[in-house]
Amino acid sequence: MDAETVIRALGALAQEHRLAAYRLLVQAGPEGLAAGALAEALGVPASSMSFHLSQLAHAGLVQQQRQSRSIIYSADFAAMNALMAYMTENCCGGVPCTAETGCTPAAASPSSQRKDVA
Amino acid sequence: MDAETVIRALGALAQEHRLAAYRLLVQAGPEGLAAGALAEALGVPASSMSFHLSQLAHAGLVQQQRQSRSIIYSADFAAMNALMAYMTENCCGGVPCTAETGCTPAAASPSSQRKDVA
DNA sequence: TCGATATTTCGATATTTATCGAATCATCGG
DNA sequence: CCGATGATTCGATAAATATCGAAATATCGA
Repeated sequence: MDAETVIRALGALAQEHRLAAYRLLVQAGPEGLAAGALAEALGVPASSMSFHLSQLAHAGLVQQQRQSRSIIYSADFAAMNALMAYMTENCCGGVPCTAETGCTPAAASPSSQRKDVA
Repeated sequence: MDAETVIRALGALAQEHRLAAYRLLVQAGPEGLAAGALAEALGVPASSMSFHLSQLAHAGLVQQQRQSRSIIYSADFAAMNALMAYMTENCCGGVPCTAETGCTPAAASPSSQRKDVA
């Protein structure tokens, strides 16, 4: 995952309506939700919601799939995992990373810590 | 952690120079790095770097502490942990959350899953 | 095919954000 | 106290983003 992709993903989530939409999709799970359902749930005009959903999709955070007249959006969990791994990558430069620093609890996902060691 | 805080944090990280600076701080660990060192490392004017660092600080992602003439910045790992927990909170609405959905690996931190259900 | 429904695209506008030099503030060494 | 160093604040300007109605694009049911 390169920096540009990460920035696009973070930027996509850094907006009231998009963050709320994404969280609804996370909670909805694989089933997903229709664009209209999201718009209504958030009290946002359809055209605005569409704009936001396209941002999330372009960032790879959600997937879309047409189902009759509706377009169902669902969260892409792999993208979020990759995002989190990127943020904490090589935490503390490979040093012990004691509980005191706070970077062990949940941040340092197993997939981090491993790259190089310094 | 409320939505507004999360948005501020995500927005703070969704920028080339700030993301780079934050990652340098994550890798630097508790020792941290001086504002000037970051500016030089990223090839950004001091005033611009200062602007970006204040954004990160205001978002609670980094801490600052004066050391003689320099101001040392360091990453606040707890904030990142909280951020990640928020994103995957109540993943899949409490349903099994099978490996197939991809939300188990590292995303669903132990602290999620718990709030309400559905 | 026609009308209704679901969503997206377009265009115009308002807001927010990023950039950087110059000026200011704080600290140190002598 | 003074000059030098490290950092931030202040302007002004440029660029990116959010908003929303109207129009366009699919899909369905009859």
